[in-house]
Amino acid sequence: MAGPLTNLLTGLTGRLHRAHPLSPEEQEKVMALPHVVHSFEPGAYIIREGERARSSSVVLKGLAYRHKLVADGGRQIVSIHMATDLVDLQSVLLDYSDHNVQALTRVELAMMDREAVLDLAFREPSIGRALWRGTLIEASILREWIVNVGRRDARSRTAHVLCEIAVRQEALGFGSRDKFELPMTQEQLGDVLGLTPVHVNRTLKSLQDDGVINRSKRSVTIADWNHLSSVADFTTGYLHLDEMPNPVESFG
Amino acid sequence: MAGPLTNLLTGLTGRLHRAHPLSPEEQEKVMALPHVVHSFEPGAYIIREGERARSSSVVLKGLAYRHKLVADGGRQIVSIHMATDLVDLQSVLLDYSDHNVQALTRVELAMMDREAVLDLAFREPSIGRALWRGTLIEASILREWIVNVGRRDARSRTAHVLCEIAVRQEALGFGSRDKFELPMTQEQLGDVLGLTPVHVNRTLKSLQDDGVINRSKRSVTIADWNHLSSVADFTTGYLHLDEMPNPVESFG
DNA sequence: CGAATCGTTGATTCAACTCAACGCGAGTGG
DNA sequence: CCACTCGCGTTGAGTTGAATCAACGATTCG
Repeated sequence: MAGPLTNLLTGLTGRLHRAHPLSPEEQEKVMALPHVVHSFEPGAYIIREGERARSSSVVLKGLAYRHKLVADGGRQIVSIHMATDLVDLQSVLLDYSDHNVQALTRVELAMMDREAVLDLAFREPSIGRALWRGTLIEASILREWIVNVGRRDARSRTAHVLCEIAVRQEALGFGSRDKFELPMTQEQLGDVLGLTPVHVNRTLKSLQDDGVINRSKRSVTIADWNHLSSVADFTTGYLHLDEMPNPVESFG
Repeated sequence: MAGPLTNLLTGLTGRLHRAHPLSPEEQEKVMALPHVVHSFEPGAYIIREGERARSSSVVLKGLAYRHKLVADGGRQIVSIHMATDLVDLQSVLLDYSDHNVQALTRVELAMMDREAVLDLAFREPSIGRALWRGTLIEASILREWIVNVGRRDARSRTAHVLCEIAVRQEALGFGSRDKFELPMTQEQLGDVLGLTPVHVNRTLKSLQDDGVINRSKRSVTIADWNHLSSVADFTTGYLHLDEMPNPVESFG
């Protein structure tokens, strides 16, 4: 039961392998990273702003998000993380967290010692490249989010976030972009979008009334992808998926 | 005239040294990176979205900025770069640029071969750490910008950008945070802030009328730092300057 | 069943946008 | 040397997209 394909870090390994090809030996070394699995209930804080972080975590199951608070009590979510994402790789080289990380759903993390990750990154350049590349892609997504909240109106902005989540889930091999679970309240979506929950509601309703999406409970189906992505002004370039062509290929 | 302290990459070397201490030998290796100096007139494009980039550049003089365009013709500036900043380190590991980089003032860049940078990063782990750390700090700044455009009103948002620029210039050893040059038009500032130029004008004027800042031409003096930073909801944590204590220390 | 949380809708307000005009300084050319 | 232009900054008046305030449904859960 302890073969490589059942290792808890298989997801991370595959993710890194797609970022930069790893030899079987390198893959073994990633999977051999010492880690502890920890589970968080929805809403639980994984890291708080200002805290010292001593570990780096991969999402195994569930969703987590990062956010910052502003003076007037407002909150802005700055990223959403799904399985195989590294939620606090930055703590490998930055001592104090500049933001909060919180569980969106019940989430399971494999928490790895930051020194071990850092050592491996520089002992095995392919692994280092893969990790670094991941942080660069994350920065690219952050740039797109700035554009999204800075220069798109509520309709386009909301559509854009739906497109991104759909494509990222698909790229990770979790089904198709046409249907996905979005286990966020409209208030949380508002904190992603820089909008009030009331306006999120109206915007989603308007997209639904126009036949672009359908919602039931917390699941979204995209009725007309072309329409949605054109409303969203969405293209996949910033996700840098192009060199990650086989989302579900085996790699052992 | 070719001693280490007159090398064009001295600025970069010092910057990396402050990010992660480098031995004199390591510093020599950074300065020995092959590079060509290129100068760009204000408004000239350094990289365009979708382009393949084959080099990584350090700013030697002047200012550059990164931006993306949206469907309706709008533009969002996602970062501003000053001397010693790496403007396209991402191209070391990502093939296609996901954004544009443009000269704000006349700017001089030292353009280094991306393979040489990558090799050095993994041959000398201290240099690799310093570079990687830089990309992580950049990501932290991007997160703060998302918060800024997403959840702060025009007054606070504008004040925040002024604070950031003031502190970054000071941290790089270019004078004090109380007075600095801001060679941007109000239209460009609007593209940083996600506001129209007209509203930028009114917002700056209101800060000036309240005695918080003074402007003349393109230079800004901060009359009341405490007031400005409190309006801005600004703290320096996200810049991760704490481990960069001596902005002008010698390091050769 | 009651309580709590989340989603929905309407009425009103307000921050920022749009449209439009004018001022001002720097450069240019007759 | 002045007149003209051009880009940028400034200001006013009116509009609008999103926020606010408030109420009411729907769903889940103990």
